[in-house]
Amino acid sequence: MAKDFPKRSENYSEWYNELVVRADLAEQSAVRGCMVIKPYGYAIWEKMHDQLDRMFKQTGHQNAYFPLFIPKSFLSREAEHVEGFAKECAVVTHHRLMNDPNGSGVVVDPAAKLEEELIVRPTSETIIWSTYKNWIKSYRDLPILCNQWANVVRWEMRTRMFLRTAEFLWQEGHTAHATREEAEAETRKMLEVYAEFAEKYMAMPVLKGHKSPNERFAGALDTLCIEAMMQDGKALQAGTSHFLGQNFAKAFEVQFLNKQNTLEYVWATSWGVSTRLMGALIMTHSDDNGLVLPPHLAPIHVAIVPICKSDEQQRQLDEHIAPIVKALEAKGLVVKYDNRPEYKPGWKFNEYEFKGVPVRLAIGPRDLENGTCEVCRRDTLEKITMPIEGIADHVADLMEAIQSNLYKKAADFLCHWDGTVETEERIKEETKATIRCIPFDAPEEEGKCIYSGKPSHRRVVFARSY
RNA sequence: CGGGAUGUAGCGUAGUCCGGUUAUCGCGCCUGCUUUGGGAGCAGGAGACCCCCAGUUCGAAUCUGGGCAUCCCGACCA
Repeated sequence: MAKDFPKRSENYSEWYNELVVRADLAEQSAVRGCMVIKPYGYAIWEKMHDQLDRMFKQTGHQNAYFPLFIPKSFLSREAEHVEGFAKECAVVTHHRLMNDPNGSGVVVDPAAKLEEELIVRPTSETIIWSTYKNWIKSYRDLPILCNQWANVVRWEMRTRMFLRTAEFLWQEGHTAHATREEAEAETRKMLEVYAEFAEKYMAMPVLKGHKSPNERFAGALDTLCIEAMMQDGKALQAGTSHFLGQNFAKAFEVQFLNKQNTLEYVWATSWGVSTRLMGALIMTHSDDNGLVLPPHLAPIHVAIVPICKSDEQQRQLDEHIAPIVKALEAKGLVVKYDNRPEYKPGWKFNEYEFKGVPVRLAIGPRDLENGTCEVCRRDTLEKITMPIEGIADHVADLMEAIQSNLYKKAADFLCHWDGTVETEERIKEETKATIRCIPFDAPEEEGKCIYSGKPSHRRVVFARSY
C-alpha cells in the first residue's frame, strides 16, 4: 500500500519536518515558534555555514563572539534603531529561582530582580558598537572586520517555520571603517558575497538591489538586499547588507584620530543571513517527491541501494559494492551505502528522494551479472543503466550537471516571473505586493509610476513577500 | 493584536449537530512466517489524561462557561 505523500501545493511543512520540527516546549505562549533542527537539517546548515565562513575569511573577515544579553539602555542609544524596533524582544528581569514555598517546583525569586533588565539580542549592533568604542582610538585600528555566528531571538507575532521562527541561527558581520567610501564598498562587497553564495552553492538565482526607504533597517542609511523567487510566486528576502553611516558611531561615541590628527566618527556596516536560507532552499527546488538538494549543499551525495534475495547475495553485493563506494569517496563525495535488510528497495528509493539526495545507485543480481548499475538523478528523476566501469567519474560529473541544472530551472522560473509588464498588471489587482528591491542594474528608461502616474525613469521589482 | 478554522494513540483521522456498552479506521510500532528491481502480504499484539479547568447531567469526546495551543488570512517582520 502506497503511503499518501504530501503535495507541494499543500505548502512545504512535510519537507521542513525532514530537517526541522517545532519545539515541543511547555504549553506556554512564551515558547511558541522555536524550532529543533534535526541532524539532517543541521548538516545542511553546517555546509552553508562552512562555505560562507570560508568566503568571509577570503574577504578579510574574522570571527568573534559577543554577549547574548544586552542591557536595555543600549537599545535606547540610537534613536532610529529604537524607533524601528526594540519592541518584540525577550526580556530578562530576574537572575535566580527559589523553591516554591507553597508546594513543589520552583518559582522566580522576587529578591533577585535585576536593576536593569537584559534583552536577549535581537541583533548585535548595540553591544558590538559599545565594545568597538574601546577598540578604536586611531586610524591605525581600522578597519575592523568582524563576523559573529550566533542565535538571536525576535518575538515575532506570527511565526513561520524557518522563515520567521522566534529563535534562529545566523551570521552577522559588523565592520568599522575610516571613510564613507570604504564602508559603502564593504556593504556592496558583502552583498556580492551573498549573491555568489546563493547562486553558486544554493543554485538559487537572486536579484540584487536597494530596499526602499520604508523597508530599510532601522538606523541604516541604505539597505542592500538579495531577493529570491519561490516556486509559489512569492519573493523571499534572502540576505541584507546595511550601510549604517555614522549613526552607531555617534550613538556609542566611537571616534578615531585620523592622519590629520583630528577626531572623526567611524563609518559602519552590518550584514547577515540566517537559517531562513534553508527555507529558501526548500521552496526554490523541492518537488512533489520531496526535497531536492543542490550537490554543493547535500549532506549525502550518493545513496547506494543493493537489491538481493538472500543473505548470500547480500554478501556478494557488499563485496561488489565496497570498491565502488571507495572510488566515489575518492572523488570527494559523501556516500551512503544502505544495505539495511529491514527495508525494501522501493522504500529506500522513496526515502532518499524525499531527503533530496542528488544521485541514487541501485545494484542487484542483474547488474552483478552484467557489470552494470542503475543511476537515478534526483533533479530529473531520470534513470539509466550503465557499466560499473567509470561510474565514479560519471557520478562526479553528474554532480556538476545537477548543480547547474537546478540553477537553470530556477532561473527560468525567475525570468518568467520578472516580465515586469505582467507584474505591473498584477499589482493593480493585488495591493499586497510590495517593492521587493530596486535592482542595481535597472536600465534607465522613461515611464510613469503606476500608482501616482508621475514620471519615473526606473523600474522596480514588486512581489508578494513572505 | 484583529478575522476565520482546528485540537481524539508517534502521525493522519471517524464519532461531536441530536449525550448512552469496551472511542473508529489507516500509517507507523512489536512478534511470527512468507518476501525484496518503486513505500510488501498474512496472522497476532501493544499503544488514548478524547487540549486544560470548571459546570449541567444518573451518565460528557459530544452540551455550557472560561482558559491554552496550533494552522490560515491581515497587521508586524528591524
